[in-house]
Amino acid sequence: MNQPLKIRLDNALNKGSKADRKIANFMMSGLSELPFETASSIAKKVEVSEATVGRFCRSLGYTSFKNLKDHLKNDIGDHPWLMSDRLRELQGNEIAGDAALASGMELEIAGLVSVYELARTPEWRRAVKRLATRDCVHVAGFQTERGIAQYFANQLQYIRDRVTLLDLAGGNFIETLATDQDACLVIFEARRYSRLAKLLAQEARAAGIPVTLVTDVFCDWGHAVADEVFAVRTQFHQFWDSTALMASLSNLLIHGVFTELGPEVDNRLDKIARLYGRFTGHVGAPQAQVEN
Amino acid sequence: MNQPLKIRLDNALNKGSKADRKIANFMMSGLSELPFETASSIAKKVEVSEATVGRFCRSLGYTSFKNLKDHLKNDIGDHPWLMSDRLRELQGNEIAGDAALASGMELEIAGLVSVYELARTPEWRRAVKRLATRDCVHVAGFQTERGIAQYFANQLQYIRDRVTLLDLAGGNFIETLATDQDACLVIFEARRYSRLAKLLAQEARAAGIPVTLVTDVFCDWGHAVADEVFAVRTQFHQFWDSTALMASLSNLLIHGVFTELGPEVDNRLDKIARLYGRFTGHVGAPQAQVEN
DNA sequence: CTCAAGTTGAAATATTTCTGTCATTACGTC
DNA sequence: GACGTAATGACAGAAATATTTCAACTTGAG
Repeated sequence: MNQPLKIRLDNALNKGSKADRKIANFMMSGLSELPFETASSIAKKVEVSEATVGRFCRSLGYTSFKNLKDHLKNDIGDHPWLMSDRLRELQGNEIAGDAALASGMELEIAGLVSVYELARTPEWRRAVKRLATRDCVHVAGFQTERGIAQYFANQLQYIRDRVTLLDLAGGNFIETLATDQDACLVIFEARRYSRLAKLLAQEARAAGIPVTLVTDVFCDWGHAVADEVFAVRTQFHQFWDSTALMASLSNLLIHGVFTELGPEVDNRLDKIARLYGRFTGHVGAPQAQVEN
Repeated sequence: MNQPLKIRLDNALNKGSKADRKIANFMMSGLSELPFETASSIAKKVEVSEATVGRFCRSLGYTSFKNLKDHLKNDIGDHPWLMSDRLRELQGNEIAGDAALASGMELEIAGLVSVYELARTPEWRRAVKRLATRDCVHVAGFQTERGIAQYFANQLQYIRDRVTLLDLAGGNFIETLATDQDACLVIFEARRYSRLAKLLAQEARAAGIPVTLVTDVFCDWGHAVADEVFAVRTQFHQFWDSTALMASLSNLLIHGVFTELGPEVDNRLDKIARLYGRFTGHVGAPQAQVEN
């Protein structure tokens, strides 16, 4: 019941009727074109009726061709890997509320994959390089994203100097930005709190400070005022949008900067670890991971 | 007249009207999802009318949104929309660093699945119920987890009263805890900063305040001092541990509390939305999700 | 060959998506 | 502030896409 499209198609190829095999075959050979098709366009191409295409999709377990396309978007399908059993248990269990939970999880996983994809773009590399090399990094976040901003800033502070979390209560950030000529700015923002963030970005840009914006896909001004826009997905069937993936994105950024800085960072970590050991009673770098 | 979509969108970003920029921005931030959209689905998401989306496409030089999609098919060959393709690409690419990235992603996905599993345990339900019903909720987090704690607290404040983020700089939290008899406490913690968190948990327990602990899987004292322990995975082949999944866990908790509170919460959201609207210039609940 | 079961397409219907018109609103100019 | 232009959304109609119904067809067992 909850298999990836490909497996289902494979099944249909064997057990299905003539028309079913035609359709399955067509779909198999052009999975990546599928989003552009409609039930009727496929019907024409494989010379069956629209009705048959619809029926075929239903026989595969989807409610319609459109439904199939929707699943295609987030098909984490052929990865039995890590989760299959547990995931399937979640997915199979249609007790009230849990279905939404399970589909939300799929969406969030898809969103997480998107975040990792962002980490391979030229924009990402540019932002990482800048965060590693500029004299000074400002970080800002509003409302709930303030927490994420702090999370990011705190971690960045471990691996480099001169990271400041902007306090924007008053809205008087201009002077803060003006203090350093070789600064850059990272803003965490989600649509619902746009105004201040936009203002900040504009002023930073006016001051010649490059801006990296982490936001959701609904932000309608990002590309106009930021040097890089990293848009994460936020809708996971929860009662309001979740910006949790920004934290994952943060960690990936941090990791990137760490890699970029390379050995430079070691001294700093040691120093901090010593300072920090006094405070917590621990010794050693703060849980720096052993390379494996 | 024969430019790729991206260039045209960039153009629209500068020269276009407000609605045009909204649409352009949205398309920019998710080119690879575009084939799955329709004019009206986009219209809903960016909050313009369907007509405007149509007009926008025409202003870009296409005859319709559908026509735009058709061009997209050829335009961006390097944007596979199939999740599995994208995963494969990440995994197949063994350029230095990327292999680690891909395997890290798998681990993080597995970790995310674990988080969703936590949300189905009896402990989870118990914690959610408590967070919904107790008079007062304290939230605490240390070092980098302080940001996560703030993220959690901020969101919880939207849906219920009397949520406080403990400031633990001095370590004098005892009095704070003692002020209310019907309180509960949520601690975000990760191994490297254990001492204070443990102390806090102990004192809370001594004061009769139930403790919910969100930590990593290495925490060795949690079960002794907390009523519930939610352990998230943290090792994703990054140079140090990532507690990003705690943010996802936070959102799930929030969602749970919201569901538990049910209609009660609506008034509060409205009130806040109004307050908040004055601040940001927005109206309506803060991006409460429309059920679909 | 006959019948039953399953499969299919045509036509009708329902639904979704798109376009055109028009009144309203926003914006810049004077 | 008044004016004209441009932008926008609501609405309605048009087109497309999808679904249902039903009769015709195919297939295979007897």
